[in-house]
Amino acid sequence: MPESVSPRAALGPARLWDSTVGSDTSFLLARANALSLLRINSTLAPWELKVRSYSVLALAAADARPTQRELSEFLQLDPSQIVALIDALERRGLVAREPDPSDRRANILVCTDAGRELYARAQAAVGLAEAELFDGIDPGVLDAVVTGLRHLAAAPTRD
Amino acid sequence: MPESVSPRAALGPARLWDSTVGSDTSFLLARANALSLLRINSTLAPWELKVRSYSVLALAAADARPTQRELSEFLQLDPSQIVALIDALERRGLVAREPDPSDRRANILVCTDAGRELYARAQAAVGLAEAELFDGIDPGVLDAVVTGLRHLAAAPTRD
DNA sequence: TATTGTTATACTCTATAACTATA
DNA sequence: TATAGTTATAGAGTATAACAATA
Repeated sequence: MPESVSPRAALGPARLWDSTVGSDTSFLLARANALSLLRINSTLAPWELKVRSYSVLALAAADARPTQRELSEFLQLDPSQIVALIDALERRGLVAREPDPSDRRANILVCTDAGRELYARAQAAVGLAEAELFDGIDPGVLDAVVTGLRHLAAAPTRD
Repeated sequence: MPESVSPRAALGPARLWDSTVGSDTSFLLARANALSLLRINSTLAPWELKVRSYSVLALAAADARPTQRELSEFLQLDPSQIVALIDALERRGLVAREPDPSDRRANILVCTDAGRELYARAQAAVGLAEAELFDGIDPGVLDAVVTGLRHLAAAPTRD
């Protein structure tokens, strides 16, 4: 985020929170996500990862063996963006493309040992950062947040 | 979103949801936000608004009388982006800059009658879209989601 | 000296279309 | 004829620094 926005004042005046926008779920979702993204991206910086590349690496490390098309659908990213993400990770020797035996057009994303090692360390840091992020939220509430978000996140996109 | 991603398949294979990423709160937050953003932006399209400009208009219409600096902090956007957002709304006669009597450097954002009218119609549509978006979520869970998001959204950014 | 709004610019992200090789 | 991956490119969004007016 911009350095011109001072950390202390980042909340903005209470007057604005009292407005309609302050209780709008979409707005809260956007703001919560922006803050979480900021935090997690800065947590991942030492490993030269961002949330996007971290997610791809995580799916590779979990041996989910996704094709690029599946990654595109799951991460809600254009296939061409997946290409760029994998290219960068592959250049660093963290993941590899494996030909799909059942469809010679498709590539399956797999993880290298180096990728697993780096992921393990990054994941630990992300876990800590998330715990900090969610610190102070009642466990029951947090549980409901996850349930609700999962419902939202899993909703079919009907354009 | 890319048209190449078919609506039906947008969930991706269940196998991927079972991975670590699928239960990661930050990931769920990002995905839920992406889907909500898509939906609300397409809802706002008839009024030539996006979530960003809609939020600015909403704060103006609520007579929150924010300065541009306050908007920047509240919306987590760079001051220069606020300039562009207000410029566009002002050109359409929906908002206006009013000099702050107590600080001649600052501008206060106010709403025109046309702005209020357009906002009222847009807000109704957004309300419907959100209701659809959150349809099927247990009211108690939704309540907790709002509480949790508000906590996250209001967290001070400590870089 | 510091802050508000502004401009300019570079950079990243996202969207789109076209192409190839397979199906 | 449709799909998986790739490439190229244009547009939107974002970050950064510098500036004039004011505090």
